[in-house]
Amino acid sequence: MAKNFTSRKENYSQWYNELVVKADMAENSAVRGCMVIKPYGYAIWEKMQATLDKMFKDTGHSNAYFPLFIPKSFFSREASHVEGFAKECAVVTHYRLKNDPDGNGIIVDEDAKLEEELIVRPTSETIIWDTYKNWIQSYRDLPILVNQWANVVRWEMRTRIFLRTAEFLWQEGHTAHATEQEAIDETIQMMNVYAEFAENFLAMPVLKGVKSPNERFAGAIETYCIEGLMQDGKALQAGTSHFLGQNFAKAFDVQYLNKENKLTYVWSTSWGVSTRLMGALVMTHSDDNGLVLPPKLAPIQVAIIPIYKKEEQLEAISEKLAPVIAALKEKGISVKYDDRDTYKPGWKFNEYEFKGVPVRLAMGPRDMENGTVEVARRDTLTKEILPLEGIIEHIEKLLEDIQNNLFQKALDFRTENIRKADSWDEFKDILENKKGFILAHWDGTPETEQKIKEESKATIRLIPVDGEMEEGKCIYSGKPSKQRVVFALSY
RNA sequence: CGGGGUAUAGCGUAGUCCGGUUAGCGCGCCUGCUUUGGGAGCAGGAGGUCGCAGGUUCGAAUCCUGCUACCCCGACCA
Repeated sequence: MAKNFTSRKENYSQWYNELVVKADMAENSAVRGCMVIKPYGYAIWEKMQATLDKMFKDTGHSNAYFPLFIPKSFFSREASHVEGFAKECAVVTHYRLKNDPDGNGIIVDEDAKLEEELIVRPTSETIIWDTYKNWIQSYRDLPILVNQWANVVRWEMRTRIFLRTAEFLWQEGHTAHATEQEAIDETIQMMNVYAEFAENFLAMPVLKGVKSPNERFAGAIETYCIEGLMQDGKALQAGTSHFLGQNFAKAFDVQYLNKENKLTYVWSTSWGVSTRLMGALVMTHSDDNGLVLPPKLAPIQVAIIPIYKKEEQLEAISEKLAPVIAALKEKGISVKYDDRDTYKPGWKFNEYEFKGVPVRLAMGPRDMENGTVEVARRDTLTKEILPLEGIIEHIEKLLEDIQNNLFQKALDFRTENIRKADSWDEFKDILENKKGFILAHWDGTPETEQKIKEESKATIRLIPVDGEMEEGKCIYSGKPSKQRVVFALSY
């Protein structure tokens, strides 16, 4: 059991905050609302990036980079877009500092006021569409399938490390298409890419669907999303993919000549996931002993700890393990052989356990005598002594098992926490006592959605896309409804 | 932006009400010896402009005034 570590039951959000810091993933910085992602946490993010990047490339996308700064005037071009982001924009107004003539250190030079103020990007649609305008003249220029890895800034009132920070890292895909259907297909394809990534790599089961108008991205016609369920029963939006229609094409006058020589507005999409996925990862699998990482995203998949008293013993163990380490690396498994003599074995056990390393091997004098090794798995916290012979195959299989087990556990948890509610009382009772996802009928109006949010704090997380149709009555207004939607308390 | 709170060593804190030795303790850090199969033990040691700026006083971490930063609760949000 970890020392000085809050349990989930005691205080879930404190557990989360402590875990992120103590597992060496990230910490709060000197800048309000901004985090420092530490090497261990960043290594996890790099694995996510590498995997997603490959998935994007495999679906025909290329990376590019657009400016951090966006001229203020660009923002006002798309009305609902500016409305959605205006309240949380950082603005650059000056470009020079000077020494204070009164000797109070350095101050902003008022003479260096920018002609036009610059917005630090909260998202890049506007600068990108202003640029695409010059790239697109003919149907031969389409589609444009571009992604960028970048940082963005949203000046949030209240921040939480990884889940909501003033600055965060993400990728944003921005595509342009000749036809509406092609853009819709792209939007859905990317939602599916995100879902596949979430389930196969994060080992986090997700629901897929579309957002209600209230929750839709500012400037989108339709927002598709994936939603995960955290261990405290709250939902987390883990990725969004937007069908933007011709909104930005019209706002930035992006037209192309089609085969019939007619000027036509292009159709567009945008889609993104962020460092918020790091928070999703923590809250899906981790336990009261610390972080639990799915093998596919673990920077260290196998930690190996020698147990010895004398230098000769260490040498003998190292020699015995050298071929094992080489063979594991040969298989593409990331291994850390921790032969530091500045920490004791017990300390190392706790260290790797807290940092979520999926598999731990230990070899000491007894194993040397018996030709065995101790194998411990993080997900179940179980240990077994196994013969060294055949250990590579065993570990390979074990990593797969752990990956699958984590997904299955998370899936079982979610299955247990999806409930139907057929009345307002039942709905409120579930929210108060159990939380989780609630399937309920809704009359389809923003007014009702707003009322439900005000009275219960729950929001519509998504409207299932291929969900079964079922006639029913809205739990709040009693008006007719054709389909259940998914409600939850959310991050 | 409203309401509440906090600021003392890298981290966590005692002391503040009621001013008075060298600001104490735990973790961590450094040195040495003994240890090493689940966060070792003992001994010694380093580390503080008590958030900042004024004021009261013989004397301020402690009292007064102003400022700043951060945390929690709300409204806003990936």
